[in-house]
Amino acid sequence: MLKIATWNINSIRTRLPNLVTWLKETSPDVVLLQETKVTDDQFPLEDLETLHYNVSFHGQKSYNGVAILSKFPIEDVTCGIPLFEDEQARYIEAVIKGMRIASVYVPNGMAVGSDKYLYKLDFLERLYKHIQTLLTYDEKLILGGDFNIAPQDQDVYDPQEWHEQVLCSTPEREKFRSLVYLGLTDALRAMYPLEKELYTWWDYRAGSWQNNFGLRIDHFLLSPQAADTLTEAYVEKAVRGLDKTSDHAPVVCQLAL
DNA sequence: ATGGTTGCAGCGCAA
Repeated sequence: MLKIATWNINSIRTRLPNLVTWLKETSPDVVLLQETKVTDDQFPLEDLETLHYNVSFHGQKSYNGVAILSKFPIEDVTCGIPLFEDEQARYIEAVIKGMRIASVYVPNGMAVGSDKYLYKLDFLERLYKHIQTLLTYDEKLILGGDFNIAPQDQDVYDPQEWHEQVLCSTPEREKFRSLVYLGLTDALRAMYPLEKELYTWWDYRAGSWQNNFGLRIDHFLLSPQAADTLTEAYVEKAVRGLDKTSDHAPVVCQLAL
């Protein structure tokens, strides 16, 4: 069994004690991180190597940043989406145990129609093209991360309040759906097709956590070869309730290997 | 509540 998690940790330096505790308690084989918010020279590499993780990372100052932790060797690391010139560190891909695994931090988009929103749609288009290429390899592909998209109203605590707002607007949802239509499986939703309160992010503001005002915006997308091995998927919701925690909870997939 | 909170950088910006 292989346990793989994705988690937007919102600063790996601030969250390091939480991350270390969580790694010790849950012992995932592979972890995809987003929003590390640290340059590569300041990445807390040794703290993770002490816990017997191999680590690959792609960071920048203050914002964004992605990483992959693995108990198994990490090969063929690619930083950034190939053929996409992007100053922002939002994508890292590698091969682990013969599986191609990527950690993605899709732009938030700020507001529908803004420059950042257009950048988000462009990023999703570039991601789509790249995944299309990767799928021609017919291998186990695992794309996990913070997509900043709630795919359906079912994934939102108050669909009316969020109607056509950023994270829920039709163009972004179409981009997400186009990825799924390439033949990828939304692992968490596949396991719990009817569950309504399947959230991964709760805003720090306005008592969102206390009121369970959440959205499902962190996802695992699996190629057919990977989806065939899927045995379980879940949100580690309790992590969101800890002190000094990220506004995202980890999502975990278990694969029979 | 056109608010609210957090992280980083350094007193505004991104989320």
